[in-house]
Amino acid sequence: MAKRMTRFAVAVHILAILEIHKKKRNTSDDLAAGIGTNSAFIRRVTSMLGKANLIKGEPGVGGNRLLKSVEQITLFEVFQAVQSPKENKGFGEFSCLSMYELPGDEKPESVLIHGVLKDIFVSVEQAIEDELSLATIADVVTEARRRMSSPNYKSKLAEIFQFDQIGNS
Amino acid sequence: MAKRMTRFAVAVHILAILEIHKKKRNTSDDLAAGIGTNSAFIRRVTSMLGKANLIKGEPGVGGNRLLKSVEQITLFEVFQAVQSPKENKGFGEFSCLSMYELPGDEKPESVLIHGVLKDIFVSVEQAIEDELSLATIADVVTEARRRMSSPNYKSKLAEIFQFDQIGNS
DNA sequence: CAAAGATGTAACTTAATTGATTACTATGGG
DNA sequence: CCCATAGTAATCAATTAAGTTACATCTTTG
Repeated sequence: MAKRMTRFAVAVHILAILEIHKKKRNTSDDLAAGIGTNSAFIRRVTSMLGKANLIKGEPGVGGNRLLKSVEQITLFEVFQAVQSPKENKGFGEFSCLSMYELPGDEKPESVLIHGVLKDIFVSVEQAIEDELSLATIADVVTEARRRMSSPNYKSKLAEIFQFDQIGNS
Repeated sequence: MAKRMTRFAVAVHILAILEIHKKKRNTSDDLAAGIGTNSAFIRRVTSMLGKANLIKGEPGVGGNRLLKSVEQITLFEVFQAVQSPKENKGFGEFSCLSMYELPGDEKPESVLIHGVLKDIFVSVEQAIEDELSLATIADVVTEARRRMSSPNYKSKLAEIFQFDQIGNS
């Protein structure tokens, strides 16, 4: 249990499924079964995506649907949507890395190095943002479909599942 | 307590101090006092840096010294040195983001999306690696020294410490 | 040789994060 | 009305990271 920050990956998966199965209802139970988690966690993620105006859940009737076309949803938008509320440490939008906190009676050189480090962290976060802004959910779906129709799809799939392929020629 | 992953920032700070004060002994107590943590944690970090052949501690005599010139130590090397041993999830060198794990009886489409996501994570990790490979410890020290000698250094320092500057003209 | 002071390291504790679990309310269709 | 489902909150459990304590080992020094 409790692996770190799977929300982003789960969120992208959800959005891709909503596009691929846009005709279906896609309840949180459906999504949970496909991804391998529980429906309450799915609802927590869809709730965050809903607050970012990316999707809309349908209470009563059930299911979730996209509010924007997948070409317009970058992975960075998704990333931001599922961040912890106070992930802003004061020097950047979010952070995988974390700064230490100076004690308060430190030497000036400590403050200077600390400041330089904060700026480095901002640049790393910018690099992540740039990379995640390059692709959209549409790209994810397109690539998944491409792999699906690839001639060696079945053998790749078998490899992933670690089936024994000897003798299957 | 227990902020997440401050080891990298602390490691860079340590290496910068070792360069700036290369004439001093730089015991773990000295370093801990300047950074605002405890000496046991410092020793845990210096131990990791030692295993990466970046520094060498001196048992008995005390202190730590650099084994390479700071121009040759990139921030990515430092980053790798302080990673948790089994931070390799199988799809990249390290990871800030984490993949979920498929249950095993999932639909092919789940496997495909999961695979696309893994590749995206690799590209994000590559972007982080590239960004961290751009700068060395020497750059950090140089920038800190530049700020130290900057004419408005004192006012900036005061700003950081949140001193009341009104009336100080 | 013994004392002092430091590193290296291990065990344990504490704090924080995150997903899992459970439970409840509200909503809308049959 | 009844039922399935979204939305949400509270609680639990697992994991991780830093703090704390302790101790063996290694040099220098008296």
